[in-house]
Amino acid sequence: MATIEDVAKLAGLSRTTVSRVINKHPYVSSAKKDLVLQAMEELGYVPNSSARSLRNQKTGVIAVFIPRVMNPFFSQLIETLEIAASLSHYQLLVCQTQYSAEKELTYLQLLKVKQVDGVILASFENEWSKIEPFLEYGPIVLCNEFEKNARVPMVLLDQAYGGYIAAKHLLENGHTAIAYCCGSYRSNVSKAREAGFRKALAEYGVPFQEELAFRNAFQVEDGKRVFQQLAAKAKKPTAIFTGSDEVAAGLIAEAKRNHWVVPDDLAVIGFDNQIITELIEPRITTVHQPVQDMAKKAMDIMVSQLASKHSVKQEVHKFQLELVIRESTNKVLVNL
Amino acid sequence: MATIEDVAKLAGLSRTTVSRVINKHPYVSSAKKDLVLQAMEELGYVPNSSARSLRNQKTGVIAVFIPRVMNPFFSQLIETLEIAASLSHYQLLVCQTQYSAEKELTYLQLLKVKQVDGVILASFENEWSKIEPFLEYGPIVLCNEFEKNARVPMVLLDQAYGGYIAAKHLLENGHTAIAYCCGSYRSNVSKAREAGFRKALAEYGVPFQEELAFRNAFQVEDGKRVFQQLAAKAKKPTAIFTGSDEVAAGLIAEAKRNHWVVPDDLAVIGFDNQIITELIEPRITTVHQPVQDMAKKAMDIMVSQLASKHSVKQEVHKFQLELVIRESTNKVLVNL
DNA sequence: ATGAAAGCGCTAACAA
DNA sequence: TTGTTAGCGCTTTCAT
Repeated sequence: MATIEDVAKLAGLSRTTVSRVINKHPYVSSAKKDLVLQAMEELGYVPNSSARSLRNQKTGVIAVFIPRVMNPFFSQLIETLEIAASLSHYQLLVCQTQYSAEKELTYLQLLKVKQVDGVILASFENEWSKIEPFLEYGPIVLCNEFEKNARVPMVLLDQAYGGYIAAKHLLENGHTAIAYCCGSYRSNVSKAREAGFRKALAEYGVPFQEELAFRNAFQVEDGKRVFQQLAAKAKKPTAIFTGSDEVAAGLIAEAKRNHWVVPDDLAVIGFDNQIITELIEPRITTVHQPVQDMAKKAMDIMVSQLASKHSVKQEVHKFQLELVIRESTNKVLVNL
Repeated sequence: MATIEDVAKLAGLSRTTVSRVINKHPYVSSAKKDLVLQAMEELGYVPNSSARSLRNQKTGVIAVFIPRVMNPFFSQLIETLEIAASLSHYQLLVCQTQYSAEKELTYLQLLKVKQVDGVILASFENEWSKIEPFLEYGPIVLCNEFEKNARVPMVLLDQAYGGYIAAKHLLENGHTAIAYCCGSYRSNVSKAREAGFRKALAEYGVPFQEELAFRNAFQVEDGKRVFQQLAAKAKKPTAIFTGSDEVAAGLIAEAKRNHWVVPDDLAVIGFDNQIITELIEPRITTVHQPVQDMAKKAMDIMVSQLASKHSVKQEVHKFQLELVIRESTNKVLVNL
């Protein structure tokens, strides 16, 4: 593998000049520049990445933490983040924490050992106080997460509003026995969403029924499980708010298998407006999240933090959600 | 940020000794070792990743090339690869080529500049002759791809068999006008699958009808489009083989919107046994692919190539596919 | 406009 | 068992 030294020799110039050409510095006569370019070409030279990283104290790599890739919400996030990173000439390192606080801490070492320049946290399991110290080693941006105490930029979706409009929609349709279902128990995303949900209920004088609350539902399978639990209740709800389209889809599938009619026997509302909401029957009412906008913004912020070593401060960017009404909550058939 | 030098000073020892402790070399008295450990602890020292990479000529990072993350097949691949990489203490860099040969070549530079130790190609767009030269810079493993001329390990699914059993299933159900639908036109995956498909047809004396062949169908939207094209034909098929569950799902959705009954008016078979196949109605007959096994094997091979600088040679690992029969091809209702 | 030389942080050959 | 020292390949002062 050719080094900068080899190029310099071949061109009959110094390493410095070659380096100047590589980095497009001024003050290189075009004659010498051509000489260098030619030598580089001839040797098939490319600058060694580790050497540059060591010298420049930066790697050009950004890590993103997610629980797992196989969750349409996070896949979409990753996809958009990778494209955005690439446009700014960064590489994206994907770290799956698998909802494990320990794994998260291990991955955070990447920042400390300077294997990555910054970290985008699209979920976190540890107390913020455990994460905070890593800020010393590089920027951290929260994406789809909120933490009151964190003096870092955070981009997020207005989950409280999402919970609110979803609940309100069910309430407007006359439901008073509404089940609630969410994913990660103690994430701030869940908490905000639940707060919005409760707020709408309160406005309609409908109580939140803890016995109709299901936690830790993430996937299709969980949706099926939730249906079984719900069907076993003495006092059954007439509607259910789920925190995810996958859960809603699983729930509806199971409901149909048990000869329940959605939405007549049970109205179901999802979250995230994934493609699946338009494929199953009835199509799922859901809340659209501008995931791509959020991802782009997060990468934007990360890249500019990396460019200008500005002071770290709290900074909140909120994106708005939108209700998408379909047949899983609506008896009127909109089909075709 | 503390360096090895700082640790050495604090411990009153040499950098070498500290390095030995870091790398768990023998010949360090436990007294000195404790001294070093204590100094490291006190300074919160961690070895700098770029420096090690430069010195050791390896980064601990493996790149994986896929067209895009938001495709359940590739999400699953990425998820499994990342877990496997992590277990072997490697990081995974995700590169989305977006079906662009040019992007692919750009990303391949990662190997040349030594930003990654190896590349797992889970799809490729360029002629192999364009990729081959990069082998000089690090190992390449094909995953879910086949290339006759490539002197590299490849792990793959028996696509020919997959096409064969799918077609055979339709033929056994009495279909003779069978449409064919695939994704990437010229990938070897597609070619093998089509070959298997054609073989089954030939065995039943049924001709392959080029006017019922649809290429470049990847997503739900494409499935919808294919339905429209198909419905416009004068001679309509009674069954269709699609190269993906998403396409099948889109096709079925569109068929239903147009009041076609699946499978009576049109039998549909998917590919990959994604979760969606069990959620829509009718549930989709499909071909199960052991993606996780394949991904693990690919990472296994990559890691061992990286460990032992063995000679690069061709090496094929094939995984078997399996037909999963559901209602989209079968009039008998298996439901419940 | 160009070059000499120091040094980013680490490891390993060699010496002791 | 421990230390000295020479780089890994690059960028950047500082001189010229």
